[in-house]
Amino acid sequence: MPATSKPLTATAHALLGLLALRPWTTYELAKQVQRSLGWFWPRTERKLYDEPKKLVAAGLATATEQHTGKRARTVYAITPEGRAALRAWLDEPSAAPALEFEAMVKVFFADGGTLAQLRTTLDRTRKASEARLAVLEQMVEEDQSEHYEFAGRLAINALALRFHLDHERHIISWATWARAQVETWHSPTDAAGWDWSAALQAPR
Amino acid sequence: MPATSKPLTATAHALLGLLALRPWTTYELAKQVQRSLGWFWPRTERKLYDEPKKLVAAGLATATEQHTGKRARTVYAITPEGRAALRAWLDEPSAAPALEFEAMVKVFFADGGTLAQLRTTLDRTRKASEARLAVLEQMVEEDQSEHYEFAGRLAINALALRFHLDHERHIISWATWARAQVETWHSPTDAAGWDWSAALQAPR
DNA sequence: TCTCACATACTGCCCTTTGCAGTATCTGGT
DNA sequence: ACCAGATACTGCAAAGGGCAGTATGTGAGA
Repeated sequence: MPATSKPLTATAHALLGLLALRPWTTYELAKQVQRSLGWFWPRTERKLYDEPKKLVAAGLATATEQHTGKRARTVYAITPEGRAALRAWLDEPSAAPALEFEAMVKVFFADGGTLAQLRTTLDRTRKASEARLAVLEQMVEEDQSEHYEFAGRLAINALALRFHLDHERHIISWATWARAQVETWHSPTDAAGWDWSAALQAPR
Repeated sequence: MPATSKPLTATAHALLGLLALRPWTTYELAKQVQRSLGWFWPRTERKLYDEPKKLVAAGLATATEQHTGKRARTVYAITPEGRAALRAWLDEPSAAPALEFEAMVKVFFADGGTLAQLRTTLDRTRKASEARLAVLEQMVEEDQSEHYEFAGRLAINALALRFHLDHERHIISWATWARAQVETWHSPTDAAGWDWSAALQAPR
């Protein structure tokens, strides 16, 4: 086991976290990431096929080849060194949360286009967020139904889920509010006496 | 001007949006992105030196070399084609907002470590978010003071600013709430009878 | 006047990550 | 028997991040 080469990325540690729960095939890992981890650490499926190999190279996981007929698949499992690395990583300070919000870029540069475009952007933002909220609420129901695979994790799972539910609700309520504000505007640069200053005051 | 090569990225269009306001040197662009755009479209300074070159290659911007003594600098300005491209982009559907929240990964895998680690992660999250909120509130004050460079943009600026103020407030209030919840836990997997189910119900 | 910190103005390099296309095999339903 | 959809990957090009390195300009204080 190579003692130290380069510090692993947060992505590597995130996968280590999943492997700490149980062994997974890469395909399962990809599905699981999409379902849970993806809400706060989104990564493409492609990445999830490369990353575990690095964990194995670092001695933090093992890879076992299995077969379904003549189709091979790789099952990854965490090692004691992997658990130690995960535990150590939990002490590290985290990067600040980063939000990529393309629709907000379009709102911010709305003066490069029309009021109709701004309104459409806000409407689409609300609708898309409502769809994601529905998915999250489905997950709440699934947690409620007894047979959840990782019963001991229901509490910490609830902490995270709670954040994301409110996060989507916040986007929806902002988009709804903003849509109402721009209703009376004359153009993206002429808010027709709208009190933007007051809009920045009320904390709720 | 090459009619169409490849569709430009959201990053390219975001810079086009800034150039639509006025010409900028790359250095100014980098500072401005850090101040405003960076909150919802974070990009490293490095990228901002490469990207405008592509805009010039696509005929959407012009580059003018200037000199301060013997030190050169490049000033970028938008072209009519650039304004048209920006206008057209405002019609496109946007990618879903993506949140990268490393601290949440640590919360989610808290059962790989200790309760003390979980508490520390939550405390740090709250403190860091409070610091960012203070920066945003400073920006509100600056907007309030008359001499803002882009007076016509105050309204759309307020829409965006309002979102981010509440976004940080949401993180702070979540971290504070979660910290209080874990106070009575026995371990990351033993919530000592804590009602995680109820925690997922109350919409506020 | 000199100096030194800080601001301005970039480039190179390597790694991470994305997006998309391509190649197989296996399973279940009609 | 067929076929859609799930499983299980790899290759490649481009976007993006992090960090080090190289200059020059400016202003404040000694």
